[in-house]
Amino acid sequence: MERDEGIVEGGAQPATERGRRTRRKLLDAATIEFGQKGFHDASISGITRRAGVALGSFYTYFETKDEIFRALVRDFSNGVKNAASGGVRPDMSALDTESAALSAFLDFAREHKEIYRIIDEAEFVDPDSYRRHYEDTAARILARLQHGMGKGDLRPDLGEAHAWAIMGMNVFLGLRYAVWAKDGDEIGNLASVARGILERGIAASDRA
Amino acid sequence: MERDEGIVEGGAQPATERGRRTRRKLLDAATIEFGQKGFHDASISGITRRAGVALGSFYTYFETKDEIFRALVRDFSNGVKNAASGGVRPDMSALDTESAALSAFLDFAREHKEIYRIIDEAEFVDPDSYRRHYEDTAARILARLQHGMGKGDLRPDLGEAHAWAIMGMNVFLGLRYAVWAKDGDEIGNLASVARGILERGIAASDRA
DNA sequence: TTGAAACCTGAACCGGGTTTCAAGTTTGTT
DNA sequence: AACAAACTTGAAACCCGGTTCAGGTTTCAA
Repeated sequence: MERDEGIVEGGAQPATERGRRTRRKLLDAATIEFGQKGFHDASISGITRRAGVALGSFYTYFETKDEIFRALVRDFSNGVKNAASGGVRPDMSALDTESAALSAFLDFAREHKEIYRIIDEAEFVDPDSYRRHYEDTAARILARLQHGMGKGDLRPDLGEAHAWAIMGMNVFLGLRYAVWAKDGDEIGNLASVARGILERGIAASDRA
Repeated sequence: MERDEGIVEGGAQPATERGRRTRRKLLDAATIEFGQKGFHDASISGITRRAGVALGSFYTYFETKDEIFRALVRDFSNGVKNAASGGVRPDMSALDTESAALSAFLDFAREHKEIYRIIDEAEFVDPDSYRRHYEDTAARILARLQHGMGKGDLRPDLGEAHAWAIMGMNVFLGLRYAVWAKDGDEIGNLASVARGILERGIAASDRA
């Protein structure tokens, strides 16, 4: 994912190369452990076992179980942001932009199926991050919509609620078709499904 | 909410009136306790304290902490279903139906802000129910869409993905405007926002 | 009225996981 | 080479809440 190390980590940062490696091993192991078992069934000893380090070493890098979890939430929240923005080009039409953002997000979710469990569990373990994650995401979508309105691509009356609606659409499509993907699923047309809704809605075109 | 007592409860049902009252008190207390603290920070003693009964009485009605939680999830999942279907009339147009379902759901969420935390936490405590909740909800939406297509109200090419997209929209609008409602929020036009998206999308109408 | 079933009570048991800590090892600098 | 700081180790202290249980009380049908 190329998660950038937190700019403002709570605890002390490792001073040596060995330390950085160990910290990273713990973070990667925690991603798997939390993603697989959820926060409470995950155990520190499970994390250290996966990482191949002693139990006590954990506390060199993180003060508590909560802290490493929060670090992961920030990490992934950033990952989502970067993924979505990575897909869009400034010269695209507004509709193309939304399609591209969704596609990039779906790719990201397919690569990192743990996001949902980690972000979702943040609702309980780190409520502030949870809320901020969605508020920030909605704000970015709204900004895109405003840009599109400015260009005349979009109806001029779009607002925050539209951004939340689009976010919800994207999140649930990701849940169903990236994380819970089934064998027979048609994934290719997903982007066009979403695009169709945004472009013309779901009503019949030949209405009386 | 008028939650109907689970048809097929795991443990024994109370035999006396007093028993039914106590069971209900526990369920109500658990709703608050779980909604406020989340599954793991909630404690049985917290539940019994709120309910005003002794710790041991809990185990007359529920075998484990998990079991009462599962009972609540089923309860609320049912509540959502009933709320949404309660708002719709069979003779409405497809678009009116979706609007009505959303409005009813929003009302329900406003009355029971705990739903989100309880359903969301089911992802970890009772994954099967969590998944079934969303799959069933999506299936009901899809059924409505098919009905609407049959009547010619809707585009004939809608499928499962459209149902998930609509569900996501509804869920996130509920999160933002029912559960996280802020003071200045305009709630009145929410239904028309959603309706606008479904009716004509978000694109500008005067496109070249 | 009376006995059995249902229900209530809360102290104590118990297991499991987080966190601490004192002693040892590695790294990197002078 | 030599020392301090960084890092590692895993046993054990500690904590906490779920669950049990034996002894009482209430309900209700006969």
